Amino acid sequence: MTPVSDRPSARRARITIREVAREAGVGIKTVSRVVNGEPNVAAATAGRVREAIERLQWEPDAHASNLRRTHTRTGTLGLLLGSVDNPFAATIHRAIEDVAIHRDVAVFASSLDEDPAREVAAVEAFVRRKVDGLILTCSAGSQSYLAEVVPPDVPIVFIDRKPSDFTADTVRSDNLGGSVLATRHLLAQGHRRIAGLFDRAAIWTSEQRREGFLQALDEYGAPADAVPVVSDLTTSAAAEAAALQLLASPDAPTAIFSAQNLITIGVVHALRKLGRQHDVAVVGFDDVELADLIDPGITVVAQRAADMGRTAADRMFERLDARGAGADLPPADCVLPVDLVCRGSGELRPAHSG
Amino acid sequence: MTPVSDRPSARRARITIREVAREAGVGIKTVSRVVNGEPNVAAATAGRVREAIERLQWEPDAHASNLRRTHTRTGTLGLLLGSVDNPFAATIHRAIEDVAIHRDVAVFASSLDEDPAREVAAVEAFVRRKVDGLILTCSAGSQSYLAEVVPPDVPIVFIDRKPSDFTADTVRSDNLGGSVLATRHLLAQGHRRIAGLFDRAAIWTSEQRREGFLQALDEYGAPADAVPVVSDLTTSAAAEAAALQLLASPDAPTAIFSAQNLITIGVVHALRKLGRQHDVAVVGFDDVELADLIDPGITVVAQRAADMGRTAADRMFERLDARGAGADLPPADCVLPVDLVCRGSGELRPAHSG
DNA sequence: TTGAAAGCGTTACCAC
DNA sequence: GTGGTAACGCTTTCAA
Repeated sequence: MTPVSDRPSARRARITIREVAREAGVGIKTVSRVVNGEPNVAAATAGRVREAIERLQWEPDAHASNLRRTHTRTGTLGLLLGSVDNPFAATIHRAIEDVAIHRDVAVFASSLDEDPAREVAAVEAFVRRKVDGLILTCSAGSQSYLAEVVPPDVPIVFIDRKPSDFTADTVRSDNLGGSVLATRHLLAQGHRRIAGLFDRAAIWTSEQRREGFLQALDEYGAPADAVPVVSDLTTSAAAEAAALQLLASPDAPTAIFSAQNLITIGVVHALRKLGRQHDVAVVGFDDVELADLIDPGITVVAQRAADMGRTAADRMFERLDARGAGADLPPADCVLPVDLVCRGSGELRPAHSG
Repeated sequence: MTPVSDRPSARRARITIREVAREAGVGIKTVSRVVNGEPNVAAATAGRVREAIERLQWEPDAHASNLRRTHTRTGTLGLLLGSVDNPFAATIHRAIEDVAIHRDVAVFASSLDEDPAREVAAVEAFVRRKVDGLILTCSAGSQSYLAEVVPPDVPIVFIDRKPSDFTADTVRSDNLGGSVLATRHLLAQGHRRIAGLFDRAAIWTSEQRREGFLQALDEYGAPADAVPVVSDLTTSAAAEAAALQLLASPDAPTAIFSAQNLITIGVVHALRKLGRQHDVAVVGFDDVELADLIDPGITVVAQRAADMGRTAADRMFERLDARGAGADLPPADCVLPVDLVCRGSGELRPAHSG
């Protein structure tokens, strides 16, 4: 780092409600009444207080307020995601932020990298910071720890994945239905030897997608031994290697269902390396950036990520509002539809069909 | 939302230091000493206190602690970005989080959408929440407001863009040099009619890139009227339209320098629509997802986004640590190199070179 | 080595 | 209408 010059003009120092009260010539409580919009303050008095506040550039200390106040919130939400730099998660993040900002609520975000230990640590860190609520994409493993770590008045909304050993609001895509859709689409093109590439089996969505895949194949009575299934593909490099191996075998698949973002990218890389991208059909789960610029375009089952974020945030505030009114809502399970987006790769027919 | 079942087992209620003290049979202050690792506590006493804490599952209230403590931090950072779902910003976000987590610091993130009013509002919201520091990608407009809005003891580190009317640490890419590099690369392929497509001129990086572009052209003595420059392209759709128009003109450019992510995507769409992607060279600023899977691969000047985030976070903590030690660092300007990544589109030669 | 009391900046309660 | 005074959960000061 290269030094450049001196610090800018000095910035504002700290100032309390007491000084504002003195400046306005009123009691401390009257200032409090004015800033909180409480009744029983003469208009003239309120005016003087507001002037004093303006003059002194005072802003109430939220932390001190919340100390005494019980039913007041900190105006913060904790968001736990696979990783903030995953495009799917980032879209969810943005949608949640857009809902939260209308409520003057700030959002903490934390990346979990599918690590259960990190999940617990992140939840604890947010609870320590007194977030009003938690929205979380849980990693593999049990969520039973939440019962002892999260105070009963802090709502939890799960997003993208259903929790284990814990019941709460959940907002997620129709992973099973989407996978059935994708697989049927390949079957409808005449494919029978379809390979399925999946993420870690312990991840809820991964399991759902695998189930949908097998279910659709079963519908068509596709022979089970003609259906290579590879699981635990956690990187696009691993997916690429798996695809290369599958395609090198004597009874190579004529189509591939890649059940996740990174896996799809690995598969496309593999096909390209072999020059077979116009030869082997691909349908991916999760949309892929610039999928329409690739040749052939990649056919995917796209999730409504922004909808998911918005819905989860709405639900969070609904619940928070309900509690404010003394009510309590029953946990809900919201399943969002997915969309089959045909771009070419999924419409390729088997080379030697018959 | 569909109701599913009852609430999970009741979660932990609130518990204070006083109850821990009673449980351990010690004074309140002794508990405080133990949790803060202060000296002068008998090992046996400390043991009993720790047991009581464990038994009661007590966690100190950070907000209450910080009320009395003056030099202690809240353990939070405010991060202001163009948008959390922009891949470049998301990479920065993740890198910052990775540094912060080692310090037990949580990160608030906020999207600005290039809106100066939103920038001010977001900074104020974070200051109100008593963040320890602010890392920000400023939008167009002046940053002079920071002097009156941010307390003098809250460090500010600018990332990606240099601020206006304000001096503080800055971490950014060599936008000018990178643009010179990109443009020279096109010139070296024999191109002379090179179009430059840019974002809003008021954005610092955009201006820098434009300057680099023109500077490189000037070096080669390229005729100024042969250099169409389009600015204020804020969406990929706008960039696509601009490219289509340029390419339809009688003296269409043989190469395009697209000075930003979304602009590059728009340009590639336009070329594809015209079927001229193997005909017109393109070099983009900012890397593009899957740029290697497109045909031809997109040549770009890539920024080291993760490095930027890490460097900014490191600098923030350096400054925070220095202040803790009573020292003060001079503001620094850190410029990170960029990398020309050749993938094909930038190596195309002009169709009728002469 | 320990703890009682004062204080941090605000809101709640209750008298004026 | 208004303003003391206690209280929030913790740290700091200081006396024991």
